[in-house]
Amino acid sequence: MFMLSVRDRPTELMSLVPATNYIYTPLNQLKGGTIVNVYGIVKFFKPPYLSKGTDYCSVVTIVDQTSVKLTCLLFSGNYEALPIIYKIGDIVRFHRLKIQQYKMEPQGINTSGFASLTFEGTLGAPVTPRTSSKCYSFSAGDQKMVEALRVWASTHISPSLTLVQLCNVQPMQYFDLTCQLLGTAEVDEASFLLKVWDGKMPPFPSWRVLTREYILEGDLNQIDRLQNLIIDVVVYDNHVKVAKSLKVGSFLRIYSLHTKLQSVTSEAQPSPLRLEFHLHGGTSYGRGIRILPESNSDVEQLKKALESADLTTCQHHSTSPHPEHDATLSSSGSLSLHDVERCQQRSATILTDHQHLEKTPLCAILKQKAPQEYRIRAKLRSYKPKTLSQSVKLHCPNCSTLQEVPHEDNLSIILQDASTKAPDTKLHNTLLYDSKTWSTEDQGGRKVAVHFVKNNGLLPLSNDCLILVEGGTLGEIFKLSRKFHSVIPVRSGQEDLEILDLSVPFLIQGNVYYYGCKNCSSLRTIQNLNSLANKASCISYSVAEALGVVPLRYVFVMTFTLDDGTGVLESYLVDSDKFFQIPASEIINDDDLQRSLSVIMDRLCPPGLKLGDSYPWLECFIKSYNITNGKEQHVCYQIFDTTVADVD
DNA sequence: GATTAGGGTTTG
Repeated sequence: MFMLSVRDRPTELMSLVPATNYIYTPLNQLKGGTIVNVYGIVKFFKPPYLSKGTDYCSVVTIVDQTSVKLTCLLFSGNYEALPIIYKIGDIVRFHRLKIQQYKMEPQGINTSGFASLTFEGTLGAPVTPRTSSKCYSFSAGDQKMVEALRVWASTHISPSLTLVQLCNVQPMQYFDLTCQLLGTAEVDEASFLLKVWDGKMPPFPSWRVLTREYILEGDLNQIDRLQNLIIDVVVYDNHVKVAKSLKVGSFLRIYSLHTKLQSVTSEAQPSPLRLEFHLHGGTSYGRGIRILPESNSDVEQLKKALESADLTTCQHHSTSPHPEHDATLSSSGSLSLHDVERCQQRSATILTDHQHLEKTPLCAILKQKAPQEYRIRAKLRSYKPKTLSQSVKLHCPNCSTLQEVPHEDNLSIILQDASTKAPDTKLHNTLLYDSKTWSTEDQGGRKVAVHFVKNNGLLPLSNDCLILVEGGTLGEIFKLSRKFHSVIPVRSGQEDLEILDLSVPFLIQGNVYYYGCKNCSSLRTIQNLNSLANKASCISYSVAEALGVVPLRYVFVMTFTLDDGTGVLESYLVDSDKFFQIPASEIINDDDLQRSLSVIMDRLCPPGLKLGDSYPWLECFIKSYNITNGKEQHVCYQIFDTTVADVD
């Protein structure tokens, strides 16, 4: 008996293979000591690398519809014989995989006769196997298996966030980069330089790596012409050997590439800040490099991006958009004089994007119409408000209103009012929660009910548990919030428990009191928490969503008076956590964070000094916008994509 | 024929 006819198979690559009825074992039914065939979605993988033994090694973790994971160790003296996995989400078929026990868990390892097929995991993509096997079976059943796994993955596995294009990279990030190799150079024994691009302009110019003898392999004219689009990646240790073997022009995926802002070694700092790209030694988190074939769908996309970027660069080459970055490829390998001259007093804030944008003097900004975006460099002459309690507000992302954070005294009063009505016992002990009631002795028999929300029918441990509190005072709720993961103040309604007036928090987690917008929320009762996937360790916005609450965001709202010597401009700062790197939601109840903020503000705007040299420069990104007040229109400014710099 | 690695970021 033979397989389906050639006409029925997805590619002409198939050879005729005697049909074997392969049985695939679901991952929840694996037993140690057996040899099985399995299908699975790749959840994690290390691209093949040379082990310390004699073979290449690839570690692959898969999952199937049973939600059970299996980590497989695959060895081969032949690189090509290992599964050709390009990204998380790919689907693999393993034949003759041995299951053994390791640390009390099943583990897969290849045995003689092991063979693998790999498929794209994207719904609707052609079901074309990747394999180095000369002949292999592929039936209609396999087609169905792959399609079923794709459907399941689309609703059960969140898409991988590791594939990032250079226009979206941020400092301090690990990501997978799909790129073309344009140049290589030896740095030293333990490190090697790869010059790569993906056609997108990074938000920060790349660092330029100095090599001992600057012998660059590659097309120097092309590298010079595309320099603003090219990044320098340094690979270390075990990756050096692989990197040396790469051919300029090839398409690569570099896994778990690490970015960090260029370290500052002296007081003086060249401007602008540059981004470093490191592929550290080792294989943790799948660090490695894999060559992608031209046929790969991601490479096809990459090529389009490269072509259009190259075309644009050719057209604009005579007027380079970033003249200040141009001198860094000097043959001496040192920073250009131009850069050295631009060494400036260290900025107290830095941009988190738009590093390529030219700076604009404030006097020019003040003359221009809104809306526009600018990069500026100025000193902070003054700011308001001066007290913290005045600078933290609640902002509705839906209707954009700003409101004050309610005062504790007001919360106490509302909670006290709510506690006058006794908990309704007919609402106690449901499928969602177990209830317990306490009576106070000396407070007129006030009753407090606590409803412990179950997760999958079970009560979580207290530090993971969500509780509903009825009739409690602010003090009691505060105490409970120390012990339990989350607290929702409730009262008894007609048919179900309800959350209180939105003047009180709808959720308390540790230090943070979450409020909802009165304008935008349309409240639902407590049984709607049943829709929460994980009722233990729940997150604020999923609770908000289940209860029909539009959550308010804690923001710092401040006005900065900025001065760069050419003009003075008032700019708002509306920021939840990015600017100060302090969450506005937590600072109100945290003395340490409050002290940190004072330190930062004293650094940005030293008290008791006249505006002069001792004030630090602030690099900021600001945008202008129009505000209409009756018939009057005026321009406002707001700070964006800016953060306080680390102090060394 | 056994070994390799056994996922969970370098510190350049």
